[in-house]
Amino acid sequence: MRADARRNRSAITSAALLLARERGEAVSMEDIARAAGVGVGTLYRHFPDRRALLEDIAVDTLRELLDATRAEVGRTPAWAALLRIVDHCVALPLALTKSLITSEPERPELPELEVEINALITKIAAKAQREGDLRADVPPTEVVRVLNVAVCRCGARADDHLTRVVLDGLHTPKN
Amino acid sequence: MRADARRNRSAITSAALLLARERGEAVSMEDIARAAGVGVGTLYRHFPDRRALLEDIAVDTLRELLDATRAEVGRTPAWAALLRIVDHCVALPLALTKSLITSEPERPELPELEVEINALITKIAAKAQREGDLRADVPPTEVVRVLNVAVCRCGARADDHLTRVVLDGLHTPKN
Amino acid sequence: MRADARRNRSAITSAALLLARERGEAVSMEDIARAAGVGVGTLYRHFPDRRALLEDIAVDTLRELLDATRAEVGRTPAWAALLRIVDHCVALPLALTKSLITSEPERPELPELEVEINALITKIAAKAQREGDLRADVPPTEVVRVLNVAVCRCGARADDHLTRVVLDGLHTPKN
Amino acid sequence: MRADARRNRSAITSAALLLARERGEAVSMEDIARAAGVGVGTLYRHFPDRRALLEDIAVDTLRELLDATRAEVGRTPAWAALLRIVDHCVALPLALTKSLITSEPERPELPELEVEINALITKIAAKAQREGDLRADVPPTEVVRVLNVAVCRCGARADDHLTRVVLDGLHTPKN
DNA sequence: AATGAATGAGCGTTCATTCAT
DNA sequence: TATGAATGAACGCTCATTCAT
Repeated sequence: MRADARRNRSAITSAALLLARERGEAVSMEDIARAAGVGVGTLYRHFPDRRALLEDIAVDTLRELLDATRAEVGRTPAWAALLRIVDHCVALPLALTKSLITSEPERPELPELEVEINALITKIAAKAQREGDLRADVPPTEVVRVLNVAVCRCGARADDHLTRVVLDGLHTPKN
Repeated sequence: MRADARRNRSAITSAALLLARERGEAVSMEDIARAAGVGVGTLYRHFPDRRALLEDIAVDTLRELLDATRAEVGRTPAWAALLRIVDHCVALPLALTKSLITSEPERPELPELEVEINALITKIAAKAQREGDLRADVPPTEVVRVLNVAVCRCGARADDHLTRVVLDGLHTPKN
Repeated sequence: MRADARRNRSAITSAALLLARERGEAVSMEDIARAAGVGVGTLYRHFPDRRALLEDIAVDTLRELLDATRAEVGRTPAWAALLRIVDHCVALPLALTKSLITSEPERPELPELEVEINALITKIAAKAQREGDLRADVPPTEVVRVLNVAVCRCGARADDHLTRVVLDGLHTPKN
Repeated sequence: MRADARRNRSAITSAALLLARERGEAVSMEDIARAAGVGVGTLYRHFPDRRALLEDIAVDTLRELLDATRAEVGRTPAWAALLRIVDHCVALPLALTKSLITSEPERPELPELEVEINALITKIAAKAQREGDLRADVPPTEVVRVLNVAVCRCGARADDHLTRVVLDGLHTPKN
């Protein structure tokens, strides 16, 4: 792939990611192209269609989240690791990602990545339980779903009030 | 209003409510008409435009929720009242409602109803705090926001595991 | 025909005539019905379709103009008769009438009435020429066309400035 | 602008001009597109909406008429200049132009051009009066209105019989 | 006979996608 | 290869016409 082609591809991806976060799934191809500083034709050279472009963003998103999550596996305390993961999610268009996964995506990586990420988080959650920071009555697999709820509304941060309250439902306060 | 017109109007409202719950705000008038078993013209006889139809559904939704909420004011224990309200929300397209309120609706009832409902819930939450069932460190006004998070993903029920866990973040266990 | 049916029919015709004069050919059936104080169904009981209603108005209009024109035949001076006919036209939706005649009307009376009216006016014009009030170099058949031009813009009156100027092209001033 | 785009734009304008002359303001975008041999989308690439397209035609029309009128200012005899201007109007969709100007157009050029053209014609008319070819009892500003009447019915030509008769109302025959 | 609710073809417009330049 | 002009299916909406009440 030529240097300019690579530059274009990444300009498109960045623009789409930005706009998807701002305006949700309703972004138009024309707008993405303009924001990326290229013509629409260039979008279609890099991605066969709209869905492919969005799914590509979602894959990138999840890959990055997978990396961030992997980096937290094994760290102590595990509870702090979970909070850092939540913080990491803030910048990601996870609502778009969710919606794509739900509607039978073309790319198999999407559900696969989700599964992998969830498995890691489950593992970290189990560790947090062993360390006494996570309520023992919550199955670790359930923690993932709660995090989803906490994170998928826009702008969740582990240290804002709302998210704190939601997460505290999971937390075992050290007495 | 004629009998058939009333039948059609309710068919339209039901169909729109169903589709709005399934596909979000992206429902087309054509699809609603087909699902209701009427022509598009009939939609426009009953509602001046698309937005009016959706806002009407939202108003109905919130009025029903207001009634349900009013019925719970003063009941004891207040915590149980909150759980019943959440259960009531399951069948309602609150995501649509939220999205309409955010985007400067024509109908002033929409924000008004939201405010009124939130005030009542805040009141019930304060009572739950006095009764020792709700964590004292959460401002009652904040409870509303947590319930929104718990409820606006599809299919929240007070007795499913996820919602339970989220709500338990707010609950003061009787020791 | 029952008395109320006759009343309705004339209410419809009057309303349509009024609206056609105000808003041109773009009147909607709904608006005519509302202005006549009846339901649309009643329009369609009396007239098979929109075109039929408009053509009916046009026929009435031309019949009335024919009567008015007949009343002027033989009066002296013929030039004054022509001016009275022009004045009479002011209240008539002749632009609508013209446009219907042009576009292959269903009702044969329309072109027939036009021909008949034109013949009478031609006759009166010839008389005005013999009386020395109408320029001798204008074929009497041409006078009709000039009157059309003078009359078909809205609000022509024989005594307004513009029409005067136009008509004076036909007039032989008595020296 | 690309060669094909320029070709298309002019095809659209021509087609619209033709159809507007035939069917008046009631032309549909679909029909214009078909007559121009392009898709509807192409119309909307060149003009933001229907009104913009029609007003654009009207502006072009009036600009051309302004040029033609300017070319006649100062020519002698002024009466012949007026006749040439009328002849020029034949090919223009002035009825459409009139109707757009009446209904609060977006483009300010429309009323401006009309005013400018009328001023020039008034000037030429005054000259024709000084030269003794135009009746002295008609205010020059009125001449414009008579020309409008003469010209706005389709196919006015200074040398057809009808227009001749109408204009002769303004003419002072050299004895 | 009268009503007005229902119908659906058609219009103006948008936007994902294709293709000439 | 990149561009953006062209395409046309689909949407929101209107209105002449039909039909249940």
